[in-house]
Amino acid sequence: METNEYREQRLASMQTLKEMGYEPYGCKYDHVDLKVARETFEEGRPVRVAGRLLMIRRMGKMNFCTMNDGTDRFQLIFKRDELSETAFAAFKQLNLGDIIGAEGVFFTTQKGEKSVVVKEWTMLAKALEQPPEKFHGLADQEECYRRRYVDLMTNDESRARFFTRSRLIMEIRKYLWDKGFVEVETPILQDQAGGAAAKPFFSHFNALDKDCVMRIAPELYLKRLLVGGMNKVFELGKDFRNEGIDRTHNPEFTVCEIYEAYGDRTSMEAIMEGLLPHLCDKVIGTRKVEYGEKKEIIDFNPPYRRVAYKDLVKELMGDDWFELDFAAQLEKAKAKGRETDTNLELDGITRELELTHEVYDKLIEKKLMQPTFVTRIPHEFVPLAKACKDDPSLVDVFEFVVAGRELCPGYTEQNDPLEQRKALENQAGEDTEKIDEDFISALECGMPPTGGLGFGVDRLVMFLTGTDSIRDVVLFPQMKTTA
RNA sequence: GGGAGCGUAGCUCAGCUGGUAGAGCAAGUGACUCUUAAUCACUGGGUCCAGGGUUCGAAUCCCUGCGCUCCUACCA
Repeated sequence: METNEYREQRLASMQTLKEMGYEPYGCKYDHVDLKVARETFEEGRPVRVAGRLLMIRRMGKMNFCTMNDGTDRFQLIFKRDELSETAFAAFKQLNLGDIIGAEGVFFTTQKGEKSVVVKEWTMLAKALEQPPEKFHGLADQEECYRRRYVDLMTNDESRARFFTRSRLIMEIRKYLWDKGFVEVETPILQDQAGGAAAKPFFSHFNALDKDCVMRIAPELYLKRLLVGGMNKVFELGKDFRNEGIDRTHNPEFTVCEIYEAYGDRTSMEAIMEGLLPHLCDKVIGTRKVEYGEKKEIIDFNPPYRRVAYKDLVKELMGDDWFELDFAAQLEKAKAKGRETDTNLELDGITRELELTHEVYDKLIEKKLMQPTFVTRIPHEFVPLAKACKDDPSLVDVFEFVVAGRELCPGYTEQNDPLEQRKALENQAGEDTEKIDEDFISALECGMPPTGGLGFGVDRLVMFLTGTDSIRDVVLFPQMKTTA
């Protein structure tokens, strides 16, 4: 057990409190939230509050405390005149971080601070650990992630961000329910990982003595539901991808996948154009959100720009880009790279398609600040998607780009079982056992033409709260174990 | 995966070209009945991330490991 002077002192003060009749760990305490207390403040009215002591300003016979209960901060006053002898003496045993309940009356100080003058108080929980510094709070990022409870109790912005996250998730559900979508749950433990290209986490099912994986996407199960006649469904839950951790990736992350039968890619565009303003209005309070270090304004007012992939390329590289021969394109790309001081990775690129995509990735997508649907994407980049009717070299999908990053793809889903099998076989290569035969079988029962969409909830929260790191919007991000 | 930076008191951080460790907050004692990052006086508090090396001497220089951050690459 870790021991230090603070712990020793607090254990001692706990003992003293016990002797004075103050049980250090109390019980249910009727009270009002400090936020409510502030809103309903009325001079002289009795009130009961409860929370953690953030600051104590001792002045002898009149003492001021700042209490925080997670909803607000509020000042308590402990005056000798107003308290019993025991209650006043016991007050001296309180430490920062202790949780108490206090009963008293509303009072405004000479400086105009709304306060509660305490008449009686009780211990609810003694803190044995010293809380972080009152002014800076807990600033060490690693400690904030590993000991989120300390971060939350001291950093108001952090706590507020997680309340915002929670409300965003509720409003996503509300919006979709209002549009007639039904929320469903599909298996997280699966025999094989499908619906995306990612390495899964492996587990073992003891009773059946078989290995299983944790899902990398719910897609293939949701489509089975469309076959079954659940026409408008969504699932909001976790995916698990056995890959690295960085500023935008946590191995377990929250996704929202949405499918609409008898729809297509454009139905999904309509959903994003409805959902994002809804979230802005209900939760954020503005449709113009600041993002990134440059505080660029992202305007979520619809409609959003729709532009074909090739048109975007032509905008930057010239109308004749697709008529040039490869050597000329290469020269032009290099020149553009120098011009914009961008490091293009051109080694090993031998085909026009690859070169164009490198240009798109490095020079175009990153510059798309405002919400944009990039449509009609080359088939090769999205091999499982359904082709455009008028051009089989393109697929009928969009990539929804915000602030230079892809927020989500949307699809006109492939419902031709023969084409789907061909594409899956192509992707699996020799590893044919990875094909989900039951899924193909479901498609063979007939799946209506469908629009589908899946977005990362964590990343959406990042965009809407102007947060740079996924770890700041996930309560308990994955961390390496310390020795 | 590659590169850079960081790790010092409970917390936030200083610590130069190597000479046995510093501040503020917090804590203890005392003063103070309108403070609000209260103020004032005194006092205590350290595995300088871990392990090795160089040196008479290492928080400081070198190597290895661990963790975090940033950049970059990969990955939807």
